[in-house]
Amino acid sequence: MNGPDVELPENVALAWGLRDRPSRGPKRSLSLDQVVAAGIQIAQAEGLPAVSMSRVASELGVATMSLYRYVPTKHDLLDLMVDTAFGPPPPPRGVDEGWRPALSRWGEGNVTALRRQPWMRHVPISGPPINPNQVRWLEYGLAALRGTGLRASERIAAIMLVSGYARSWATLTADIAEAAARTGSTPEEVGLRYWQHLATLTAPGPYPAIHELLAEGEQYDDDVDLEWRFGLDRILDGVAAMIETRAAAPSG
Amino acid sequence: MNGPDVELPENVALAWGLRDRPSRGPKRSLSLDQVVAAGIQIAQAEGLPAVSMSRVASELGVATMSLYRYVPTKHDLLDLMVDTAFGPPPPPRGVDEGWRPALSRWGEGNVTALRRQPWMRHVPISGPPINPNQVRWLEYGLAALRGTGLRASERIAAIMLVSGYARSWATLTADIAEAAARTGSTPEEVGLRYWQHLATLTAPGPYPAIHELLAEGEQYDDDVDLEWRFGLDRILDGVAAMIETRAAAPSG
DNA sequence: GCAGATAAGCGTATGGCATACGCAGATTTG
DNA sequence: CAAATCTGCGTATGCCATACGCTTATCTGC
Repeated sequence: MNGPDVELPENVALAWGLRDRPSRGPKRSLSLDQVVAAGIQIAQAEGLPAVSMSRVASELGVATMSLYRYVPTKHDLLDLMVDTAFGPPPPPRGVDEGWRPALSRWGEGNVTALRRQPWMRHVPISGPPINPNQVRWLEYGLAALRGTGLRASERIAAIMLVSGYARSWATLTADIAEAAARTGSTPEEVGLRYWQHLATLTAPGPYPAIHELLAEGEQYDDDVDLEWRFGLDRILDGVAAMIETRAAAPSG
Repeated sequence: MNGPDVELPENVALAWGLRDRPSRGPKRSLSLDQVVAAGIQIAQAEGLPAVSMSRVASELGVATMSLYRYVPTKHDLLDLMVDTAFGPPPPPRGVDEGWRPALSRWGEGNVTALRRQPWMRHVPISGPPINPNQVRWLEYGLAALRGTGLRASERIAAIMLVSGYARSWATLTADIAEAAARTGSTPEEVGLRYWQHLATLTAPGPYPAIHELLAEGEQYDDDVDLEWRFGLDRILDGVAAMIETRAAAPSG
């Protein structure tokens, strides 16, 4: 059930279920999964700020300090929540599938996950992927790029590109959606108001590129998913160009 | 000195200096800029968590609650800090300069700014760019793409692509640098340790793409700036391809 | 030059928060 | 059955943002 006791950081071992249940002492009344699930449920229902240790504890019917028998710090709990809520990645590259649809699906999966659980965007990234689902996502992302001739660091940079863009995009749209919900209006109205504010503020100054943008006015009724696809396709185009270069002159 | 009283949100008007100094009442003993500067100084010296209202106040020799005469909430202060600390964008596209070097410089500017003030990455993004320097950055980013044939939403998506990637990258490298500083080791050692942990954790499971990556082993002594450039060049390649498409078949 | 209006600084208080510490009781091992 | 060990958790500490209202300084209109 669990691997050898490696010199892993406590929180990582915890996330991977590598901490042996002690034999002495009373049985635990909860499991780590329950704690994490309670945290996720609160975050999803009431937003990340509602997730306090005492709130999670009361949700589970235990005292606040009991949680610290399961989790070293609150931040570790948040990391676990994100890892669990992200869930498993979308299906990996099929045997006869090209790298591009696979990486595209991977990117879409990123936004989908972030959109489904928008509170996740407020949990600060704590470092490179190390928790179980994060590593699974990493695996599938890299798998999409196997055999493309890209070097190791290039494959990593490529998936960072996609996931970073997905995160930016999901964050922006979620911020707008929340602003809309808060003011009882629609995302379109929030977007419109933003452009109006921008117009007002830049009117007296030298902002030719912004004014040109506003003059086109086409962005008011844009399909946001189209805009996201545009950026994703540009990334994939760039990666494709690199792969072709590598194919033409393979690195030794 | 200030424009007409538009129906702007309080914090935006504040950031743009559009709040008329009241004529009645005692003179203020501070300026908003001083408050923001004090916040930045603390964040830079001791990290973002050290920035509390009372800490900023004591730095300025005033009482905590005095700050609220200058700033509606702490979050508004953080936004102002970020806008100020980002500073002005790098030089805009020159008259005879192509879009690509200009956008490249703009992207580099993003990472440079974030690297110079690493605490900024921990301030949650509160929405689309609306504060003065943010808007200036927006202007220069868009200016780099003027006359390329890209549509308004495409120009926006392109600069989101670059800035999002810059932020991801700066965040990752800063996280690693801070972990190194905390443990008294070098970023290279932190990176190595990460790969070792990943190897340990994925050893028992089916992670072929990760194992392949680890087998190449080339990432241990990589120049991180090269990796950043790789991703940026891929984005620019993708944008270039799009621009060529548009040039071949102009949109009506 | 004075009265009323207004704003500044800020003392105090409220209600939150993460978490350190140690104890009482449960459970298991020898 | 005794020693060891772990659980749940009560209590306490020291933070935090910020609401409220008072005092005092300053300006405007008369």
